[in-house]
Amino acid sequence: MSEEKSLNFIEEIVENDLNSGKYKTLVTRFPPEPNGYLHIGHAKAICLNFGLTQKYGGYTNLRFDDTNPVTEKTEYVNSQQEDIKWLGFTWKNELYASNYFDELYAFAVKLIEKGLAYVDESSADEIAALKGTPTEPGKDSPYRNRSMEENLDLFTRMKNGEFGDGAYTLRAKIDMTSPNMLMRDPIIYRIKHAEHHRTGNKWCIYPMYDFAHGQSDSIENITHSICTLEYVSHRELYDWFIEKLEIFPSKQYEFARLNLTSTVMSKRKLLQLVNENLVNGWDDPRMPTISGLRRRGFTPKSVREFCERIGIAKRENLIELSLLEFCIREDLNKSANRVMAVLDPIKLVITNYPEGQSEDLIGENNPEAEDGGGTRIIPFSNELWIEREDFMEVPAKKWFRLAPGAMVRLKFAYIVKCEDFVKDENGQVTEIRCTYFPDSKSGNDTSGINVKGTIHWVSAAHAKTAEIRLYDRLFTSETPDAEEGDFKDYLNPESLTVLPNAYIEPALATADLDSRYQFIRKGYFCLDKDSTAEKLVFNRTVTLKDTFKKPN
RNA sequence: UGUCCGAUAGUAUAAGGGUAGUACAACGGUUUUUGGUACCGUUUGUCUUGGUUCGAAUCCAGGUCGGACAACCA
Repeated sequence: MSEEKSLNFIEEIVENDLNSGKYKTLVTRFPPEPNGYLHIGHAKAICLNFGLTQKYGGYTNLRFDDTNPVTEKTEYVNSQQEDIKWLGFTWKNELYASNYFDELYAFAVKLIEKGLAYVDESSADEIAALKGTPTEPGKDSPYRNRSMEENLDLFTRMKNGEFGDGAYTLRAKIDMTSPNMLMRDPIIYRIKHAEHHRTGNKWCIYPMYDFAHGQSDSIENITHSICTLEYVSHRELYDWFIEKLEIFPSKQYEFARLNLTSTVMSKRKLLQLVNENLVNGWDDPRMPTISGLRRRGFTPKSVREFCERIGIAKRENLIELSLLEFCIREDLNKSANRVMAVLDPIKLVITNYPEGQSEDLIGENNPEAEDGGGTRIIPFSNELWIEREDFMEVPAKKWFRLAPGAMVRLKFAYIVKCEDFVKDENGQVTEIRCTYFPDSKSGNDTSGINVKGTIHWVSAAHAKTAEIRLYDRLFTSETPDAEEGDFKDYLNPESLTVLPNAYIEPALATADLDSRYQFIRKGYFCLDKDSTAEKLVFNRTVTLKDTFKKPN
């Protein structure tokens, strides 16, 4: 009966390392550069790193990879922390690569002393020219064989700010003919007279990624340093530095990053969407950012579930958006209270219900909850708003909704029969006239009438109005990255539809930012932060699954 | 014309020499006061050619296809 869940390849490595006694404690890290907002791809890495130590014990550090002062900001540090916390994870230590600048500097000196690094004064172009190409070996720099003393002196002066940006670099002395471009004497320190968001102006030289990441891992005794596939070729360098520096041997493992259909994930492109006002900021509900998903109404649980379901492997992948939608529906179906809202209203008048009279009906909040999720009061009267699309003047085959002579149940209320309808001079239906069956009241229906359709409604006299924002996929192409031309040419012009005057049931007036609702038959919605006391704004998180085949 | 990584239904992901399984999607049905949910069912797969073996998705070799690598970015 062992329903053993299969392990992904990283879990296998971890289990082996733990079982063999190679490590006593598992230590991982999540290492974002604070130069942008976190997105769903980062969520995959977060769930992996934190999930591993939750499962196997040990702990996970949050380490900001802040070695490039010109792109990094405290604003991003803060948002990234907020997003990780929102996802439900707690880091052991909050750390910064910039904490290690002194140690990193000492590592560089050690390398120079071992004859394994040298100061180069070639320009960027000159370095590039000698670098070779993936298919041709590179050539040694004319400055490659300086004496150790000279290297030490120059590096000290680099640190002391004697030179301008780009005048000198410190390079590891490896092999200019290596088939791995990264081993061709990579630059490990560069001069940047720039203020750092944490170290201020203390430094004017900053280590490169390859001379900071592995060393930081090592300083923190990270056992499994997990990153994405584009770092595979960095692993050789990662190991080389650890070996030459004789420091704790962290090991790097790579998995395939997440790609999602109908969106883009690269920071550069997301930044472009924000900067060019093609979306309304990093937390625009159409963005794949964690803050965007949060504002859209996704729950942390649903995002974690998604990350669990997509799996971890080494092959390039493109996950269908429908899986993400499934995960949020699955969660909200169980947790979101059902309410009624009419998005595209048309008036329905009940001719045999006394004008001016109203009654309070009882609505079950959530049929998926054990106790029905409690109940609420829903006012009913002779004039209601219903959804325009729930009426067809000439009904299609298998039409369960309203049409001349047809009967439907009004959810939580009575069965009504369409007796007549009114059109304006343009032929637009403006009003539907019905009679109701007083003995068909929900809960004590003695009418014996059976109807196929149930529709939602709001009492016109009691309704509140709200703005409702409907979101659709951001791009019309499933693979905007792969299309010809600019990815922005494939933006979906209908990714946002604003309905300024929808009608909502009065109980919704007390909605707060943490509540999630199912608008019956219309989807899952949450209150947007743009809401004010006078104007409520709701975001559609996702539609309900719709298996109804639209008649044409 | 290099080095490295990869290839299992439409999309992902298992099976680690012994029945190709699961999820999402799609399609059909039952239930239903949400055309929702739940439940049941159907369709669809091992890149290719050889080799090893009683037996290969799995091991080996060649090929094909896809991806990564020439930032003083991470």
